[in-house]
Amino acid sequence: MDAEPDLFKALGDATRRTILDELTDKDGQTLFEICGRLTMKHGLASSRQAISQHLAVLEQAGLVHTRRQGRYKFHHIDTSPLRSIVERWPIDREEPNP
Amino acid sequence: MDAEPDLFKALGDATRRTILDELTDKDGQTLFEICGRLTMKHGLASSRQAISQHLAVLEQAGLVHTRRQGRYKFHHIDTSPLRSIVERWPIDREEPNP
DNA sequence: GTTATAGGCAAGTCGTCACTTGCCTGTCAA
DNA sequence: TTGACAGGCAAGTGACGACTTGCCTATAAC
Repeated sequence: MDAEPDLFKALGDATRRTILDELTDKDGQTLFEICGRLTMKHGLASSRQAISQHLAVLEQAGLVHTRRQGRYKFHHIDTSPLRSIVERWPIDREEPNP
Repeated sequence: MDAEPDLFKALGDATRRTILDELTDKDGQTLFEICGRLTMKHGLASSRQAISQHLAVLEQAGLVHTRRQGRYKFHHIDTSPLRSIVERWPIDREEPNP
């Protein structure tokens, strides 16, 4: 019914937010590719299982969609659920020079 | 340095999100006023101390600013920290009729 | 077929967080 | 100044979540 709890839970973890950063940088990565990038670029020594569980949470929140192809599973980011946030609590428009 | 962890932590709790809803509906409420509204409109039987701690988390995230006046403390919502979310992961524009 | 690769499942551990409980401070009215 | 009202502080508890560990399935290369 309401997927927003999953959305905010997904965004609540720093590693998951970094995963979203990496998928923003390069969409459609596999699990191992993401693991490698997190280790290289962010110094995160997370295990494969940990990242796999993070991706499951992101997928349940609708922020990541997956596509199987042979033994590979590609992960694609989908930022559209974020729209519900700014729709729920409207952000005042900045007025630099009125 | 980086206030975003506090931001996402603040948004991670359902009661805190409901508090933001209430402040969106009526800004500048006191602690007891918020407690009453949560009980009445949302059936949340949260104690005063629990709500007080929630407001402290929201304030630390920059989502709520407070203003003391005598023995009252008014709480004001500030949605501008939410902008960093949509700036970090840009939301694709919806194309209804291209 | 055998081996390596890409990923999945499930139980267990440990830390964090929401909430309670109890007591304290400060403001205003009588 | 005494009482009621608005809010704060701090220790303790219980549950959820991140991560590990160990083993299992499936696809592809040799």
